[in-house]
Amino acid sequence: MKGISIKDIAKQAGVSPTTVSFVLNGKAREKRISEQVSKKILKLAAKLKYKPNQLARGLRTGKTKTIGLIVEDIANHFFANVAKIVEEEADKFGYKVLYGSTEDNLTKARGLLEVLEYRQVDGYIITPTPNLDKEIEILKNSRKPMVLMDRYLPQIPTNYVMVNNFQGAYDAAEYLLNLGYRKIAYVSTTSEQIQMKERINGFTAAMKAHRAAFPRKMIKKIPFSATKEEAVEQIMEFIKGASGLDAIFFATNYLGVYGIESIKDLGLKIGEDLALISFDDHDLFRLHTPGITCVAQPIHDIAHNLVQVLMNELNQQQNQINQVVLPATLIRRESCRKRSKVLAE
Amino acid sequence: MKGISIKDIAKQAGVSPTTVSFVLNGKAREKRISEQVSKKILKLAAKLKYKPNQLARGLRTGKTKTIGLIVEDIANHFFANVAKIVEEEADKFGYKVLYGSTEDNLTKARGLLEVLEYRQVDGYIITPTPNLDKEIEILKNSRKPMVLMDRYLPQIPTNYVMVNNFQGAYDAAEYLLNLGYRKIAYVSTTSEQIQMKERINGFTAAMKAHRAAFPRKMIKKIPFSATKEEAVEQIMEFIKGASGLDAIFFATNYLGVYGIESIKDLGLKIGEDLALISFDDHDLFRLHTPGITCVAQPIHDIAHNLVQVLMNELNQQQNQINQVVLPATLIRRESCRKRSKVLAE
DNA sequence: TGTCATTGCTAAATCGTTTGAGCGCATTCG
DNA sequence: CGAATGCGCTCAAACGATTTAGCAATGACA
Repeated sequence: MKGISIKDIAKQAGVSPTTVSFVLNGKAREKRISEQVSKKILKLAAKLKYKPNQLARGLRTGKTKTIGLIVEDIANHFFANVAKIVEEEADKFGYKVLYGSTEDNLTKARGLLEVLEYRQVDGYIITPTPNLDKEIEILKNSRKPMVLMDRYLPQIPTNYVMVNNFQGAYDAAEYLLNLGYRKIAYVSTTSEQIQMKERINGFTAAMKAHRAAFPRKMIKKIPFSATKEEAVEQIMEFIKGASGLDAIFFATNYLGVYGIESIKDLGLKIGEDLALISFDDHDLFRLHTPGITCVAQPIHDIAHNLVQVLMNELNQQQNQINQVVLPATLIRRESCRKRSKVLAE
Repeated sequence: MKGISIKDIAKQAGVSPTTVSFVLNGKAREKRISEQVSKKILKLAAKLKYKPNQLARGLRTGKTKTIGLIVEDIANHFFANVAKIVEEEADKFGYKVLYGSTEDNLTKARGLLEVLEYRQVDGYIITPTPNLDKEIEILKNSRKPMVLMDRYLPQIPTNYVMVNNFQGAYDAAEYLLNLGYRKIAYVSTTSEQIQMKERINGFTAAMKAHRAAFPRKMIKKIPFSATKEEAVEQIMEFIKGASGLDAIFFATNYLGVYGIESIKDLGLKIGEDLALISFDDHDLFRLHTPGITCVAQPIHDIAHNLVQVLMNELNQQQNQINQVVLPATLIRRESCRKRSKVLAE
């Protein structure tokens, strides 16, 4: 019924458990175990389908070969895709993934960290919530392998892997300007998190570089807590109030989705009456008619790098900090067009 | 640096580790530990922030408080959402979740099962791939707590939690007929899996019950391996070839998505020229204009029941089999309308 | 012949927890 | 008074692996 252990192999092979352990861990040479004995053990192990008990091994070695993945919401397109690749990549190194969603809620994040510690995960991939600084600091000081994703904490130097938010937003703004749009609005959340700051900074920088007007009133912030209906309502009001608006940038994909709805509800045509561009790709953007132009995150690269950085930390005790910033890609679809009229003016 | 153990508490409290263990496991009464000692230990544990080492505990008890979740694709909307709720529900019982995606690939599924066994998970939630029968049988015979999702293996009586595919498809067909549609097509995959069979059976049953014509040529199967472009192309050809078609049912959400594209590419208007209804909800269906009518799975209920059934198995050795079939819900949107013209004929 | 190195393996401790058996003492019963 | 019972706790084994220290046998060498 229960699994076979190293002892069973030892008994059948007529050697000690120690010898079996050495052979099975590839230390036969090093530990001077004879070829004959080695082969016999290997054969037996294969025959009996021996699987080392990870608990026992972990207890002794202090390693569980498990990493904790803390995301904002595993049901979200971006995080779900990252989770998938992270699992695949971790698997290549023999690691398994325990996951959890914070909902961007500090208390939930703390709970997850506690449980993961409790479970002795070897390393962490964390999407920090606001005010998680203290916990991250503790983790860092206890030298736990860790890498942040999607955002980082400016006060604490840590490993992280992120998209280049500044560049992504910069490119979007520049793209709109090159197409001839002039009255451009920026819709964001009230969140003060670093990735949001960098997006607006990038956007502003592009506007400035092109000497385009970008007054405060062209920036609209929607509270994170707003329901879909409230958000759509607020965006509609904003658009109505902004006379002459010809393009609008949404700082996250869910805002972009609300934006689509708002513009439709106003009876305006996306791409004709009003250009739309959003940060983050989304199924909907791809399949919508017209397609929605967006700034896409390199999901595969992000996940790949997350695991890579974590494995570096796990395998050597290098104290070097890895901060990977990956380029965002502008995906051109039909929601932004060349404004020949304006250019001709 | 390393965590504090039961021994540390014992030492500080001046008692044996055994006593500490009893108290911390709530067996103080049962094991006749005095109030004083109990309190002292509890206080110390709290003060030292003692966290039992799950590895050691697991090694001793044979329980890891971990469940394995095998889905088809964690990045898929349906599975990602199930994964989220499963995590939340499992957490309530003190369980953590290890996940993996099969891509509906037998070899990958086998690999996942092996790794999860290796990791001594206490129970399994499995989305079986085709031909996984043998492995499921083995798991069942070894009395591992297990529950299948999304589909089941008709040859092997096991626990499962599923949506009522028959009823969902039946309702969809009936709805279309009631709206006045008559020439209705069914687009599915070539997959022979049970959930697909039940959908077409339900659909066919409704057509028969209403004495509606439903010839073979109104059924189109798209190979699972087809790329998006190939699938769209095939669907377009099919629609062009089916003269007088007035409604079309897609048996999965990704087919529905392809369907939207196909219909658009043909220059037809969804809901006006051709009604569309799909199995499974999708962000896109909700946000599309017109909204796409669909048969939605009760994701929350499914996940909740999965965990519930698994916990039953884990906590008692009842041999009773739990097979939960949950109702699908028809979500009416604008892609199907009342066909007054036809009704007036 | 005695010393020393090498070879090929093993004994036993260890990781942190749980748990069945049991110990010493005080009280109660016959 | 001796035996039985209850109380409050402890001993030590066990889970299954890893790892340090070391042992017996053999051969080389002076």
